[in-house]
Amino acid sequence: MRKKTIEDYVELVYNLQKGKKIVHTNDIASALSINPASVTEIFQKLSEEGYINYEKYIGATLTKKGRTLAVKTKKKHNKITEFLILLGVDKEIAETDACEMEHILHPDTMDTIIKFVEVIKKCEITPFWLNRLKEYTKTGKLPKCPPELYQICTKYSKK
Amino acid sequence: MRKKTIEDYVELVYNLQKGKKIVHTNDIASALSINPASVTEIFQKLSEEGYINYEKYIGATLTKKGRTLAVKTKKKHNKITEFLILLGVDKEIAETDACEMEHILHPDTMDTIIKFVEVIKKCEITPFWLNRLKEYTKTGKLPKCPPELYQICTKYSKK
DNA sequence: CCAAATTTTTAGGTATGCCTAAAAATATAT
DNA sequence: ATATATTTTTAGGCATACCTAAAAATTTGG
Repeated sequence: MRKKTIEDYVELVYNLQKGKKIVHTNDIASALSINPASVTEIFQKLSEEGYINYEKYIGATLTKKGRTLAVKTKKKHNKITEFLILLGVDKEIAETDACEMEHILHPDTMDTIIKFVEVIKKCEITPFWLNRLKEYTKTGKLPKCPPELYQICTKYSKK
Repeated sequence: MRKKTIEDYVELVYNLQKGKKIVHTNDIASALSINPASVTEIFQKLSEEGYINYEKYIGATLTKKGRTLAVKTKKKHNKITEFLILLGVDKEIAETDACEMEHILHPDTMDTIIKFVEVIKKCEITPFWLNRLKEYTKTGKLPKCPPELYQICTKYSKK
């Protein structure tokens, strides 16, 4: 398994903190199937670096810095998931791949993906286009583009 | 830096082996800016697991198993790069992001990306569509879709 | 062909991220 | 209220992926 990043932990603390005030060692340990003792070490590190307020035997809460990072990370995560689902990737797989991708993508790539999703959602001809992608993914065949459509597209592309 | 995988090393050996018979410890060491001693350890591991033929003080060549993995990995790499460039990501950034993505993407996601690239390249209206994406990425504005085009698309989508 | 320079390996060290076992603190139940 | 159960921490261990220094093998130049 990939080494977990600070982002991973902060995001997890954020998710677990929903509705509760404090996240306990054990919450993280069982969420990740690791030993509570390891979480103690992680908490100590996150605390040193200013992402959480941590008190021995009590638990942890995100600092402002931690919450900011968590929210940013979650946003990336959601955008990537949405992107992959739009392309036709299965929801669950999109979710796990997004979880990996969010850590590695260059900000420019991230921006491109965000724009892509927006255009997909705004552009009127996208549904047609996506249908063709699905069709091709399923059958391996791409139906011929209606000639009148092709004509219009080339006309407008030249502008 | 992310932990390097067997795929990384095998792909690198493959690239360095181009035109030479044998890859030396030092080739890898300087390519990755790590110590030659570390490469010795890596070679020992790769050899144990059957990816390279390795002889002390001589160097390494890929086995059939190693070459197969290298080619497969390179193909993934190239497809992802192509995909990102199509979306509008800068060539260099596409390259480095692809290098990370190739290790983590689920095979289904990989397939989807491959199909996507194929459709992008085959579908006659794609250039029009991509123009709009570029336009939107640059200006933040999406020009209104010509009504006649919209009509045709919705007509054909319903089929 | 052999001495010097270069390359590669060996041996041992460091940092990290996890582990287990046991000690310490906290929570619960009668 | 205190004994018992639970949770958390401490202390020490293991594996891995890198490192450095020095030994060993190979290559090169006169």
